[in-house]
Amino acid sequence: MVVVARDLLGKVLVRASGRTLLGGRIVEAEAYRGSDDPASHAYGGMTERNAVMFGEVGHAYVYFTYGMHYCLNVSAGEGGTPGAVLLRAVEPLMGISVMRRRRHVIGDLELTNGPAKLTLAFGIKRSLNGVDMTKPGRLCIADAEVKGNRPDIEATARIGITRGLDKQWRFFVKNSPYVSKMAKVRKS
DNA sequence: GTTCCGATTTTCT
DNA sequence: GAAAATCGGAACA
Repeated sequence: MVVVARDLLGKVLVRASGRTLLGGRIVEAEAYRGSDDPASHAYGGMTERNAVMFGEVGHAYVYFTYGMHYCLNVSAGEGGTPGAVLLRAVEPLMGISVMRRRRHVIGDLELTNGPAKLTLAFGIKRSLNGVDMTKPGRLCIADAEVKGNRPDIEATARIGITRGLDKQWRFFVKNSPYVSKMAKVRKS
């Protein structure tokens, strides 16, 4: 499942809302597991919220946190074990003007360089929780035509959590300007 | 330039 | 009742 997080980098997140099509290349993601990962929502058993992590692979797990933010995951459990991959940042490809309007920022670099930013830019809300992202629909993951160049991928500890810091399950494209910048500052 | 702190609500103990 | 997979603005150097 940690491997899945790595594989998701470079793929394209596609969001179809009404007649608007939004898309972005995934440049940053984190892996979360189950009972062996204290930082995971699935740690300690299934609840109403994290049920998607225990279900089928490739479904969207959207949750609300910090009173004002959504985060988007892709369920990626294997062999009946719970798991998910948190999408932390994407590189905007389609519908950039729509994202800019939603985010109220000028620079394209800041449209989607964070888990909550990307959900806002893509108009993701809890009604999308549980949708199958392997099939075309309101929300899905498209295979990217990685033009031969294997992106330079780096792994570090995950961000914004208080437990499981020893696991280096955060992956991002090293040379992309679209990854979240608070990464190094976020420590202690 | 970096570091700190508040907002706000869903979910779990 | 407390904590949380965050962000952005304010404060300080």
